[in-house]
Amino acid sequence: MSEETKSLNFIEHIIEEDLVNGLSQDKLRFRFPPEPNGYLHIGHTKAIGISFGLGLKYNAPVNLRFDDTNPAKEEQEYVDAIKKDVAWLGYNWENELYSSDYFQQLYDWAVQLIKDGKAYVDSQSSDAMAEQKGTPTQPGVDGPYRDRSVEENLDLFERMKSGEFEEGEHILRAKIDMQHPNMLMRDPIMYRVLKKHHHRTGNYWCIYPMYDWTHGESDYIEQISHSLCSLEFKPHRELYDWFKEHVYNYSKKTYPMPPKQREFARLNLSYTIMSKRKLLKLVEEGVVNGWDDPRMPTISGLRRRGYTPNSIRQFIEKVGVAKRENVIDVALLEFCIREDLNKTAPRVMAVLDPLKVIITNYPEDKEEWLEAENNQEDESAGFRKVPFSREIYIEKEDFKEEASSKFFRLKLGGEVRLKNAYIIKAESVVKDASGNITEVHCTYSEDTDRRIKGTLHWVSIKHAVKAEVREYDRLFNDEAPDSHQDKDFMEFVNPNSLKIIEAFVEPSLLNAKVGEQFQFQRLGYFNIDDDSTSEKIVFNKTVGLRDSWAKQKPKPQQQTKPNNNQQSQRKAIDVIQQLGKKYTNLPEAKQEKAKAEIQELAKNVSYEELEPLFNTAVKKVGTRIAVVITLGVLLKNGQEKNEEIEGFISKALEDKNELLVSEAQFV
RNA sequence: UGGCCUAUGGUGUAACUGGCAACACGUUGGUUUUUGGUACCAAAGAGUCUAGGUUCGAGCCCUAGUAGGCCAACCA
Repeated sequence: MSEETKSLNFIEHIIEEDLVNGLSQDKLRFRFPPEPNGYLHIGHTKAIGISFGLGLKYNAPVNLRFDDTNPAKEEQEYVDAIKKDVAWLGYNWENELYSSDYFQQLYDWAVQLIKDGKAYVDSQSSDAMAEQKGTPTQPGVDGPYRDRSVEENLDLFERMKSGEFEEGEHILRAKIDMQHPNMLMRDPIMYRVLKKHHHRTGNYWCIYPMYDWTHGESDYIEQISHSLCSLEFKPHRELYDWFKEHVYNYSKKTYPMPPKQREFARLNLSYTIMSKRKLLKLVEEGVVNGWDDPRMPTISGLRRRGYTPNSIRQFIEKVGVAKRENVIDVALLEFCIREDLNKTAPRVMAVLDPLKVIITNYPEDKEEWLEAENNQEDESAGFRKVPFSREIYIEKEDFKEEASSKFFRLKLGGEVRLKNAYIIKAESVVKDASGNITEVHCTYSEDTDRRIKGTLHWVSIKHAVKAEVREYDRLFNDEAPDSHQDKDFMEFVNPNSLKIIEAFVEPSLLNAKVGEQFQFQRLGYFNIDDDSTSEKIVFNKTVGLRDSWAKQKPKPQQQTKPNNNQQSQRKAIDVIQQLGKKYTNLPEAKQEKAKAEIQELAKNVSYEELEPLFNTAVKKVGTRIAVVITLGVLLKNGQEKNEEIEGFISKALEDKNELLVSEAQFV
């Protein structure tokens, strides 16, 4: 029982502190409050993971509450999709709830606020109200209806409710402070007239409550202890608390616990976007084939792509929770799905880019069913049979006529192991008129116990099953496509994000069902898409295997160039600073070397460049040493001592660090 | 003419009451391997945005800057 003392995130710290301060653990209660107006994406998963994760950690209930206060945008379809996604992720909610369940209670409280002079009916146009509201930098002014009598307000509000007025004629506002520095406190709207059919309350209501009024009080009614949301709601907290405190006075007996809102930074993923509006645009413009297109960062898209609930939950745990803007490397998500599938996905063989291999010494009519291990990571996975015959396909890139010894694959005269089968040797090639290799002729050997460096996957041509493979690349070519002020995110759409391949797979896959996941050996993880039919199997590539061979080639070109550029562009003084930074950590021999380097670089440094560094923080001893060394060179080359130099040297001589002192003594 | 939030390796997150800046991904090298996968081992990479201050000692406390983000829907 290694009780790992895992470090807590800031929300867990807050909860722990509340617990220490007397909050009973059985009072802990959380909620996930989506608006049913669209599909959930990976960003929502963070919010889901935080609240449901806390529920699991503290054994506390978590409600799924639909924030359905805007009948113009919300639909049952989205409710169903959201429930499906949350359940698929593996979370169990305590209660399925709706803000609309609280409309009556909310209304009653609103009436009480009116009676207490804390809310009033405004009857201006939205333009007029917007004008009075001011701007973030300018205070607002009071509107003409702000001091209506309680009786008039009550009457108007009652008539708003009963449908006497049209949309836009009247609204109910909280009476707070039009000059408040927080714009949300400038008499926020609580109710508007909306003569729309609501997916749950039908046509009963002609007025609907706004988010700020509804959300906090829904938390309160459900006695949520910690109401967690993303950072952009931070300014709302002040209003959340205002409403909460007033309503608490009316209902503290029924609802004793006022909830606490806390905010965390939302998730951003590199090479994709997270805005519902922009995701919708991709769907509408046909850039992708719907919300569940495997390239989409939606939960439904990831599910179709082959991501598992477990992998996504792992991912959310790894990204952590904090309050600063972040962009998570999509490589982390890929790591999580590989880690999961590595343990669970059966291995099979498939060739995506075939090259015909004829094994000349293998009898023409012979076929063998060889035993293959399904998953070496999972002993219970067992074995299956794969057919072998004289003619097989291998991957085109697994053969070269000539190659260096670093190429572990098949080359003329070379040997390679066929996974689960024999060792073959390439004897000759057949080419077409334009010189492309069309066949490789090999001989095989049944002695398979020898040590052979390379192992290839293959499929027997005679037994191969044709399948469609959809290979995906990132949807955008830019790391943060919607973070450019001057460019629209659509400019970064990757035109080659989908590649459709006609592949050959081993016959055992004929029995596979939609959704099943496999590792195509040496290639990656693939799952069977919903589009599969009895005639045609369609695979999605979930993610490739890590490929340290593919990495080797482009590297030398890509790396040397920028390096050269950097070095030629970098100023000597910058390099000196960097060397200085590490100076004190170096062993003596290397210090000598670094010192020589600094002295060399110092020849190209002007006094003007050096002087600012005299102010280097005392604790950055290494940098100061480098500065002393550089200064020594400048002095030797004719720089005259001045006040600044004297001051710097004498300060160095007084330092605790012996190295610095001894260097300073030289100059 | 504002208010609020944030700042730690390339990325993300830690560091309890102030005490050797840690973990994960990524990168590089190695061992094992019938997947150039996995597993395992190792390395490089941060004086914690800047400048002051308090302290024996500051990523953490104080002051002043700088940079980035959020706030003007009858949306949530």
